[in-house]
Amino acid sequence: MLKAERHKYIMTKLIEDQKVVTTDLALALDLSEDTIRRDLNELDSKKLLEKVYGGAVQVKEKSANVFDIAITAEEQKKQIVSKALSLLHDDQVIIMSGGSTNLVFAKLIPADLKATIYTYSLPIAMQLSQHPNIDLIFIGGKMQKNAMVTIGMDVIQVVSKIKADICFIGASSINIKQGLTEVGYEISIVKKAMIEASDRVVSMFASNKLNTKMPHGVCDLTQLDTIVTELDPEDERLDEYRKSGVFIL
Amino acid sequence: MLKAERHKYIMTKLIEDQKVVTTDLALALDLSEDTIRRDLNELDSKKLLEKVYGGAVQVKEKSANVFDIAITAEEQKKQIVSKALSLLHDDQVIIMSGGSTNLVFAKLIPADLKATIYTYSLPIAMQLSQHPNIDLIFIGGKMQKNAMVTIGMDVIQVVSKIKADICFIGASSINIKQGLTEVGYEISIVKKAMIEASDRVVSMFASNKLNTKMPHGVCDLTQLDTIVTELDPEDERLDEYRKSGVFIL
DNA sequence: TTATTTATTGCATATAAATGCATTATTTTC
DNA sequence: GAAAATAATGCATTTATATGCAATAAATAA
Repeated sequence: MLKAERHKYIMTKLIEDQKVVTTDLALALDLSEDTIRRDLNELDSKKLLEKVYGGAVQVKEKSANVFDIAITAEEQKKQIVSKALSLLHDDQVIIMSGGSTNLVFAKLIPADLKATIYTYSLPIAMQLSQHPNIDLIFIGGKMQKNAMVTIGMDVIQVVSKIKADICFIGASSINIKQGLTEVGYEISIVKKAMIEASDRVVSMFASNKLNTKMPHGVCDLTQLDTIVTELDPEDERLDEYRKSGVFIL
Repeated sequence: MLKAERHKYIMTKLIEDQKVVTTDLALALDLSEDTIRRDLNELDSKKLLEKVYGGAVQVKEKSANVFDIAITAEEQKKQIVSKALSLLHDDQVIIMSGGSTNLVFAKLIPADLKATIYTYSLPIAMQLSQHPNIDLIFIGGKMQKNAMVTIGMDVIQVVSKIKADICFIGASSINIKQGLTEVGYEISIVKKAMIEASDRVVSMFASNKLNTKMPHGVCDLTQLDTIVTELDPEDERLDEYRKSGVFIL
């Protein structure tokens, strides 16, 4: 009996019974339990089933819920963005780009802050729509699906008319020479417009983004007012950035 | 019996009865209470339930998550909106208003439909952003927070320039004399613009919205092309609506 | 074809997990 | 506060798993 046949048998059996037991399969297929276990491990690593002690069960369906956004290293991001909370004041006009760091930031904005926030990120807008005192303006346009942000001329047009006190820009990559750079061209354009429209430009990111580069330039370091990472502002990895004149929080 | 099965049993039982009792489970599953306790502790540490003295109870709703939108009577809504799926065709330009019925509709749009959809509802945009073949355009503006939709002149301006094949309008209330009516003035204006912009106007709602009234008029029945409820199209409760010439699905 | 490599399988062994029991600690109830 | 119920802990036993090894089968190269 070929391995492929066995795997098929196992998967059929699994659907039938919601589970398979190693010893039963060994008996039914007249093979050693070792082989069955190896099969189960293989199927498990292909995510076709879930190996458990004594056998295997069906993979529980991935919540399939569009609305729960996974944030990697959320704790680290909380640590970063909480430093930036001091930059917020009542009556500011704020622009926020997308990105999970900014999303974490949005969650932590104090409930009593009264401000106007422009954003073009769906998750951030969802988050801020729960905020009692924020005037929230969503910048419409064509959706870029994976990032859940709007892009394109519509966005640029709106952004370029805003007179903002401060903007928070997520960063794909940053380095000394090229400054902020982005994976996508469209996003880079929008961010340029954001910077143009804001008195103060803040970028928050984890230190692993330092000294990396993406294809599309956004701005050089001199155009950034403040950067925020999880590092101590005096950390030597930030030395060169400090020299460039950007304020490090 | 595999541990995974047991855990599943326990969780099912927990949902059924709101609680589980260690001794009962031990009896039902023919295992020592020790094992049950170990199971409960394990599930507790995974935050799937809360261990208490003598057994376990359901973990209290966190629901602090902005992103899980509660949809009441989701099954009924699925039933309604699935009737309307036949109205969808490739290459249509579609406008969708907000509302949980439309959200359910968005979830059910077939993955292979190629169309352009305009919406001003955050949850609907989130949902559709998962769709591989939909060109999605979000209509920006000031957010009305509780409804998670944009409103105002910005929205009207964009909507009035769309040439749509079909629009799907959620309904607060509908009756024979006043037609569609809305709670909020702003929303009513936006819906008027949607109707103006669309060749075909569809409204989906549960039958309990029939013969009710809200302060702000949207349109009369003659402007609606199709209405969809959970009722049989021949149901007598729809008699008067049928006479008005609207198509009932 | 033959020689060589690569996969598959079963077995032996060491390790790990699960379970129940006895004992002790803790919590609840009265 | 005392009695009863429930939990936690260590330990022994059973069962399942991983791993290296050898035998065999299958695929590949020469």
